[in-house]
Amino acid sequence: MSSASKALSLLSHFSTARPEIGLSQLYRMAKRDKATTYRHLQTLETAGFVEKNPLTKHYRLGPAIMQLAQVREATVPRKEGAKYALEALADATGETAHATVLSGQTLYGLCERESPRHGIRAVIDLNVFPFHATASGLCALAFGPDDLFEVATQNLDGFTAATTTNKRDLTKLVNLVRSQGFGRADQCYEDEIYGLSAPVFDHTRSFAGAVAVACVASRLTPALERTIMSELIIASREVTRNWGGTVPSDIEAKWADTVMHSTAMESAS
Amino acid sequence: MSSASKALSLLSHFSTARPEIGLSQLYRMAKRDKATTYRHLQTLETAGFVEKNPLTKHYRLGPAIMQLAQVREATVPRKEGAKYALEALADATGETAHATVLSGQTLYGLCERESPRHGIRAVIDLNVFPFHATASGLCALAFGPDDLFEVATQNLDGFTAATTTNKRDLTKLVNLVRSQGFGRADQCYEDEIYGLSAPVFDHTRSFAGAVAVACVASRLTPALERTIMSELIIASREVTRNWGGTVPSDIEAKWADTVMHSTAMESAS
DNA sequence: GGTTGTTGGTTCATATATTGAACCGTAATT
DNA sequence: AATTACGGTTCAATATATGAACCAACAACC
Repeated sequence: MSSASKALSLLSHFSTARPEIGLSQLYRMAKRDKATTYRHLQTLETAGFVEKNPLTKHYRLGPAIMQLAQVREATVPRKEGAKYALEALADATGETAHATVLSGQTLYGLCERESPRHGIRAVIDLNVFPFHATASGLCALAFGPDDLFEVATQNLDGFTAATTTNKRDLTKLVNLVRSQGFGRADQCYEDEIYGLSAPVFDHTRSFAGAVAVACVASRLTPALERTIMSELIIASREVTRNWGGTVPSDIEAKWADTVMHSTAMESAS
Repeated sequence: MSSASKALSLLSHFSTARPEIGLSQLYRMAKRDKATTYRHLQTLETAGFVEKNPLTKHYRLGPAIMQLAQVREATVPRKEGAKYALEALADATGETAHATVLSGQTLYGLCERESPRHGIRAVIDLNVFPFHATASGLCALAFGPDDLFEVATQNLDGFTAATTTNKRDLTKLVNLVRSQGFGRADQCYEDEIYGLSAPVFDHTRSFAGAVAVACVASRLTPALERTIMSELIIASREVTRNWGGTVPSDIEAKWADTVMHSTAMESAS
């Protein structure tokens, strides 16, 4: 591991839940030497990636990130392209909607939107989405590059009782996702959270990320699930279009199949 | 220079004007070895700070920046706190308004707002503001920590014929800014651009950045200058308040003085 | 169709920059 | 007054970064 990547990885310990971190807390969190951590923080500070709260001497993310974000957003306006679709998705389903982007072999959270309908909501506090335990991650495995499966199996952490932690079951699950066109994670990452996702494609015609709805499991009804699926289709189409891609026709076909099937089940019951 | 900072500094070569850069172009721009640059890019890529355009194999800023920006914005919502004030400033003056933030010993551009009133406008395409040649920079020297003056004199580049390039003149200029409460840069950084700025303070009661108006020099009249100054006062008060600070009373006094003086001059003429 | 000049990417011996245990001074807690 | 935690510093040991030279692939050109 290069020293640069060690320094950079320090940044990932900051979150909205933990916006300011002291030197000692950070080197323990990062499981690294204190002196090294200190030097890395200094490097990051001179580069403007972190700054020190002059009162507490704790560190927080710095302003250089904001400029880079401006440039990134101007270059690849993915966030902008997902924003409105997510709003519509959250409003229509009454649950929390979010989008993820695949870069290299990592699936990142891009943005989220909570629905104001219910007092109890799912809150997405994830930077990197595990492939095997989230709806979006399963979408990536199903529709993204093949080498992701290997990456995913490197680290099959069991987050809840329902998490798939062996290769064989994961293969089955991915195949199911592939056949349905939707990723599904029933309390696999967090108890009480049921995730449903659809893939998003970019201008290279390949998998670029996912849109997803994380709903409170106890609130899920077959009717809500149908609503979520059809809204996910709409959202995926829109975001895909905004990212310069088109939804492959085989995916569209699978969606149609899955939704029709689910509707038939419902009316039969 | 640490290897981490070398890697990070690669990021600063990306801009809205140059959003995608190939390996060879980049190592030449950064004046570094090709192999080193390549490895740094790989490091940045695995960290999600850059990504490769799969078509051109050129690099562009990556999605990790967007998440960090989200966290930063949630932590220190300076951009949000400046946004509306800048809009008002641009609308009231009919010129381009922008805000800068000081972090460590560097003055960064935070955001800008162009006024739609005129076809010809000043465009701020700066990431880092030189202290000696911009209105915001002079504000930082005048009201920020004393050690900035030393940093500023390390690099007294002459951008235009009017740029102050020696210590003695810069001292005089800074003193003038200090006595007036406004930074002023008459075509010091770019020809035809006249900058006027006011300091902004944060919760530690110290200088945190500046709000500024960059106007087309040929359009400047004494009346417009008066308008800009009084609008800058309003903007500085609002942004300072949003950043958790209060404008020191001595600055307020200087502003009152300067504006009154300028009004007297005008009515006398 | 071969020559030339790009490009992105790779190699390996060299040497330089990174590392971490132990250290210090300060400021709260007990 | 002793203890514990904090941010920050030191220096010998060594792991890590470096860059000249090298590919293969592509494009322009005569």
